[in-house]
Amino acid sequence: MNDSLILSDEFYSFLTGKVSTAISRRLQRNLKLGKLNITSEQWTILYHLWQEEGLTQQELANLTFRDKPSITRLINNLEKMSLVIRVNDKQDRRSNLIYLTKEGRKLKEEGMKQSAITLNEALEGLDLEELRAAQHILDKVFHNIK
Amino acid sequence: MNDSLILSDEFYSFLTGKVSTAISRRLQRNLKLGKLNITSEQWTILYHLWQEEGLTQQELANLTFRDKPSITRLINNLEKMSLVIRVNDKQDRRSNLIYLTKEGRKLKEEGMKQSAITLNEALEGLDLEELRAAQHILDKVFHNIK
DNA sequence: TAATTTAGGTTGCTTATGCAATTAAAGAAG
DNA sequence: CTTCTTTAATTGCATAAGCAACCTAAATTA
Repeated sequence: MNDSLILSDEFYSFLTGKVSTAISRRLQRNLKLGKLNITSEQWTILYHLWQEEGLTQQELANLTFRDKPSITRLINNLEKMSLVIRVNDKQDRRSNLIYLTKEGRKLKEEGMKQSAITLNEALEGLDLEELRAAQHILDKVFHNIK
Repeated sequence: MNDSLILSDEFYSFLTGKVSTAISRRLQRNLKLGKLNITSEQWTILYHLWQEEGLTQQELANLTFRDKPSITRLINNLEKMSLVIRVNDKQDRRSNLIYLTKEGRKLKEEGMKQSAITLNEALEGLDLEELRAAQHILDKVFHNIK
């Protein structure tokens, strides 16, 4: 309690979204500059599929820290855009396994490039030591309230 | 570039929203526990008005790092809930000055209490030194890309 | 094996966000 | 003054999120 009072207002507003909003907007902008017609939220889904296909919607929900309805709708849109397909799991018919289409796979290179650019822009001028410290703290905060 | 590659995936997903999403959800939950029927986004507007009334929508946009249409709609909803009122500025008739209603002022105590609880939950177990470091880094990141 | 509980997804409803285009007022330039 | 530009706010359109309720399939257990 006492500690928190000593912190500036800024800290709370950073924690509650200024930084992440700024990053999302920048990523969105960079995706557009790279001619990628996807939202930053769609990017987070594609990112995980670029690492590993055949994830269930529940797995994507856990990985992206979203709820199930959000994933349903993101997948709906990505499916409409012909970037992913749902394949019903024969082993567990409740699950959908999500796969990339050829279209979806083609976006990987540019998508990863633009996110790397975004991260570089965000972290410019910060040294590794600091970043590790920040990550450690965000990690603790996340575990406190997730 | 090299620095960022050394960081774990987690860092990027923290930066892009896991932490702030978790905090918003927790704040939302705590507001509900405190019988406050407002969203966490509405809270951020009220928070600034609790500090100072008569802000313009543009000022609220800057303070909360949102665009003007977002503010227009947040104020619409808060006005419908009879928590704030728009007063047309006589000096500059383009602007609306936003004031709290009695209702809106009454929420201050519980609203501030629940946000303090949320912050304490989030920052539990972290020492002041660490928090200052984290704030410093988030500040730099924000200025890099805002 | 029937009954109950749990888990994966979807749908409905409400709120919020981003971007582009628009209106109206204020300020600046001629 | 009158035109041009900037600024504050609004509207339209599309996407996304949270929560609760629901459906169906799987797992548990009685």
